[in-house]
Amino acid sequence: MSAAVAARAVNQGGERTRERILDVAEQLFSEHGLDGVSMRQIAARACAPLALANYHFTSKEGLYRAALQRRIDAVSAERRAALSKACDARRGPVSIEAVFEALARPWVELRSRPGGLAYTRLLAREAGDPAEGRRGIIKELLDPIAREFIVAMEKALPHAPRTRVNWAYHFFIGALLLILSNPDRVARLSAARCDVANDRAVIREIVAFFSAALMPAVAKTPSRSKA
Amino acid sequence: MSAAVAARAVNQGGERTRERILDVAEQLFSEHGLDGVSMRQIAARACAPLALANYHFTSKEGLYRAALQRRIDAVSAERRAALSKACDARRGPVSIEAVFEALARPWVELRSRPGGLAYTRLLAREAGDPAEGRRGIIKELLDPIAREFIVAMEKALPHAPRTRVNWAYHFFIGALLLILSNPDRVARLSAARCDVANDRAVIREIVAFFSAALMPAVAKTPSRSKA
DNA sequence: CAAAAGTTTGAACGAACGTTCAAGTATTTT
DNA sequence: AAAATACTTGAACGTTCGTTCAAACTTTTG
Repeated sequence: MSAAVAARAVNQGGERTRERILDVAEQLFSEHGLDGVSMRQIAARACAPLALANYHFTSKEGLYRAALQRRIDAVSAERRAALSKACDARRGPVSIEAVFEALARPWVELRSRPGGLAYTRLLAREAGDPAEGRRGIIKELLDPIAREFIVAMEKALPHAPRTRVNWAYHFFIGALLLILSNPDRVARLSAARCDVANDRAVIREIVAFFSAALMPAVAKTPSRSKA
Repeated sequence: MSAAVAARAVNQGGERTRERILDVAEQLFSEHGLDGVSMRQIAARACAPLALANYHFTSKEGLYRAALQRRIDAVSAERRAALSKACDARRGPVSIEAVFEALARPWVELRSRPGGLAYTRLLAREAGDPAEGRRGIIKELLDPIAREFIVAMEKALPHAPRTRVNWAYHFFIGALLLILSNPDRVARLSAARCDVANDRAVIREIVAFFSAALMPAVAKTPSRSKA
């Protein structure tokens, strides 16, 4: 009884418990996936009755979607801001490093914000799921901004073959997803050589690596026929 | 009854049904993950009684492990053969392209072999799962050969920083995993520009891309002192 | 041919699943 | 203050889950 009163006192309007359920869902879904967690586990960990989760989110998949949607706008806005800054014409030609950094930094740095690590893994898991298309969440939340980045990459590398730029985008996302979703294996295999937990190191390495892969493509391939 | 007799006639010794269960498990686990499929679904699709799956594989996780282990030796042997061929001293210095190709080709080409697509996705899913370490399957099946590849990469790029080579390995695996496990999104975003279903195209692009990223590191640092 | 070992089967176990409902308490609106 | 809305709760719904068991059948072994 006293515990219930105490929990109530923390609440204001009931928005608090809703957020608490989302926090727990984010955490557990990110660790075990949609099918690896039960509504009861989430409710129990959030110290909320089971029925409340269904009241707020209608269904289990509704809760899953809500967890994915909660932080997406903030991150996407950050990425868009970084991207448009990178594409700012007054700064001269678009640099591929800046585009890659705009692509990676918001995700990587999100890890060290409260709850951000779980969210990052949650979205990385969903993006890599073969069944992702059936739910359509990624298509809805991430595909639009993904296209913007591909366009920016093409702008930064006007003479590189479009196909190669497209491949590069997917390679980059794949590399990023693996590091974000399963950093344990990276650490395991490289025995502390790769500091996957270090935001700045991760960003520096991945941006430098993928930029280096695309830079020579401009020099090497004589892309212009008139030359 | 006649259906049961017909099914029985196909069997010889009972090894057939065991393989059939594995086939279905491989397929369904690859699509929906360990927790997304029930033993009943697998048994039903394999036209086998539920209890038989537990008889052969003890538990659900036992079946999952068995599905992962079934083809791993063949693929690993193929990769080792390609790797040792790439490292053959008589062919001159180890080429990074050959190492990357040895890393990618067996996996990519496995897709077009019967049941290979499902197996490829199954293992890609497991390797990218944050809970992978808890089961230890990847650590047992893939980590040893992964280390061999990292060593080979260091041999091919003797003057590149070790850290960068390590990162490159993980970037490569991440890119490969994404393409293998969720090719739908790649196709969706690049609108037929990237032919993810084409084995040769995938291998060519990924090998060229990642080699290009590492080459300038060699070129920049004066590698050949005798030339 | 008998005994043993290996395989197949249907039925059942208890536990956990997602969801729903009616009754309750706060909060907000009129 | 009364009515309406929003939130919270415990209990229960029917279903499905992974696993187990005893009894049948098939194959291998002695």
